[in-house]
Amino acid sequence: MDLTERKLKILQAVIADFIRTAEPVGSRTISKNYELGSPATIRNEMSDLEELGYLTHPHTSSGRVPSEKAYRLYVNEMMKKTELTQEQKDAIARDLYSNVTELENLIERAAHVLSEITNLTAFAISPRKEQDTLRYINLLPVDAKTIILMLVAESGKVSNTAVRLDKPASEETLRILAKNMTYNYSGKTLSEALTTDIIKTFKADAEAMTMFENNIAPSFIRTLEDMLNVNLYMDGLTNIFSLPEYNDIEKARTFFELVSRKQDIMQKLGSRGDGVLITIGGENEDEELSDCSVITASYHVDGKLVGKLGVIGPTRMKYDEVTSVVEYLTDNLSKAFRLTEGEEDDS
Amino acid sequence: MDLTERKLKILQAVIADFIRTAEPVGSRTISKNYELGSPATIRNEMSDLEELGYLTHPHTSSGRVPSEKAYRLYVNEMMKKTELTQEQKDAIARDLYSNVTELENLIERAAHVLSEITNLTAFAISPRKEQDTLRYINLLPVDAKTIILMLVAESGKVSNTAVRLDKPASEETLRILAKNMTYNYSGKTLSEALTTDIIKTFKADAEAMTMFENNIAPSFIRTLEDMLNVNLYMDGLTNIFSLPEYNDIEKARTFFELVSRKQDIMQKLGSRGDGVLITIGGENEDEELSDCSVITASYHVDGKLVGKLGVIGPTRMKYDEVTSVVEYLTDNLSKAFRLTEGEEDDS
DNA sequence: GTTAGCACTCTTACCTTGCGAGTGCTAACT
DNA sequence: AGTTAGCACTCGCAAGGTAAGAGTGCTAAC
Repeated sequence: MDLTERKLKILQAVIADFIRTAEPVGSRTISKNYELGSPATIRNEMSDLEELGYLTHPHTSSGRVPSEKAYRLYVNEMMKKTELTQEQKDAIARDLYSNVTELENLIERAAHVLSEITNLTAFAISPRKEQDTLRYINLLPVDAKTIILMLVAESGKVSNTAVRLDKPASEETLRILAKNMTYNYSGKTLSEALTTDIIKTFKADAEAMTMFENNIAPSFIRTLEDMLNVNLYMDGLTNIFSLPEYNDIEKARTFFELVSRKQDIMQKLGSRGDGVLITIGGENEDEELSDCSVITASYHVDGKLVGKLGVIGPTRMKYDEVTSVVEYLTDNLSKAFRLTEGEEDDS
Repeated sequence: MDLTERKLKILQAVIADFIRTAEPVGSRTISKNYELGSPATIRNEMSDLEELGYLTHPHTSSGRVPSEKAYRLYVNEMMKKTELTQEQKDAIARDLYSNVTELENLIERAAHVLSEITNLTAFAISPRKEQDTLRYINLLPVDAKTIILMLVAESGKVSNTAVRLDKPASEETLRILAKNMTYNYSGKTLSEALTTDIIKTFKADAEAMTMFENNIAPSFIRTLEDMLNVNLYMDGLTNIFSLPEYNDIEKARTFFELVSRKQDIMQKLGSRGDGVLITIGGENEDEELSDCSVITASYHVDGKLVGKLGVIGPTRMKYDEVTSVVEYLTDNLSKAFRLTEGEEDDS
């Protein structure tokens, strides 16, 4: 059923007020602040909206509170994207790029900025590296029985470990090994490399094979896994203490227990779809998130690797504002990664 | 003034009871559970103990609570170190070493185990690397205008970054550069390296100098700082919600805000003395920690580098138990690091 | 020096009460 | 038919009052 224009306006007013104050909104308040008719009229309309499932009543005698259905309608139809002003954009960019040396660092920074602006709990996860391929493998002698295993990926990421050997290895052996490994692994994605067995390619050189098998392979696998690893950055956790909905110690506890299970969070958020995605309360598959809203957006590295950032907060959140910021930040990240992947500019 | 034996026993009883229950302890309770006389007698003694500053009174009509002075006395004189049983030790060791691949990982794991056992907020910080020296510097070509800068420290730690160059560099230039850098930096501590200027050593090779100055030096400095960096791992943050002293939302908030300033925490805890160190309430120089107790202990790497781990909790904590666990864990870490630094064992 | 007894204090839980905000309904108005 | 004023009613919340319980401090007897 289509809502009349006035019903829509009233609904919007209730939502706006409730998002601002966290208090149930009464008919008088709406009547005073908006030109939508007398309290009695508003009451009648509100009653209808309640019947339609857009508003609820905490108790008979208190004002109305928007339902999830209302938020959904708001997000889909009524919310006007608040384009950030140039000053806001500049301020964000300044914050984002200040103090940043490594790209990984930029991701962390994005979470920080996001939480500062939205006053919510923000997170950012680094790109999933499944698509990244190996370019280059190197073995460097350090001392007689220590070498360094070094993997260079197409994306530019470098990872290494010190490996201790059973017995000294000649430079020649190391050279052969590295050459063989590079030959066999380069061009393969990290995950493919994990499942590729190259032992058989050593038939010419028993010594190299033994060394690979006994000393290098374990470190190699570990390093690959490390490169694949996705990092989660969270910031603004304590912001929830400012929210009236978390004034209850049990609520706060539940929230903190949820977000401290980083593995879970990473999986839940990482598996969300691309683009800006808003899930409201019960729309979250996760029981534990059923009274939160989550807004995420994805950024891209090299057009393939995908990372995410977003916020977790109460269903009462400034959807418009948060959406704009999240979008602007992911745009910036994507741009930053494109710059360094390809040609560097001279700024 | 010396306390009589009975006063000591009563004090100990009050402390034990209060640590267990978090409730002010009355004279009847003590009288019933310990053979120390009638309630009235206990009351008189308690009154004396209060005058001496060992006990306080939340209100006229409630039981006694130990003062910080009492905890200090308890920790110094009365607490008997509870040696862990072999089973406990085994269980801890099993937990500690499960799932550990890298040493850095072991530190994180130690914080986890510590928080699980003590039900407090635990932390561990990786060793300060001030004493670590550079062994070896390498520059590896990746493609025409990308190289990898790689630093190897005496401790075995390896760190690297991809460096983009203004213009292509010949292998020869890179070789000269790497050789020169190694010659000038090896043997220097990381901090010394940061303050050493080697530009002048390039007088023979203008090209190498320019490249070092324009492209490599910034990355070099960044990488050094990264190697120096100490990591902080915290675990069991949500444990504080189980403590009655943090049932107040403001208390919880303050605590979380404190521990989320990781830089501060790192500095405060990192600068503590060696060995097992217990600071109680106001003994903490930090205002914000003035109603917490902190127990830390240090572990050693290679006899020089020092890392720390410990717990933060209310002044009412099981000092004996926590001390034992903290000690056992640092012993284990020191041992683990000794093993891998020197000769590997074959387990 | 130790203990029993007792008055007193203070906290806590519980109940009552009154107020304010807000609703729902009815009836009058446009 | 839609809108509005009026009014009784509901409910949550804060304030005040009371009773119970735990514990102390003091006095006097053992």
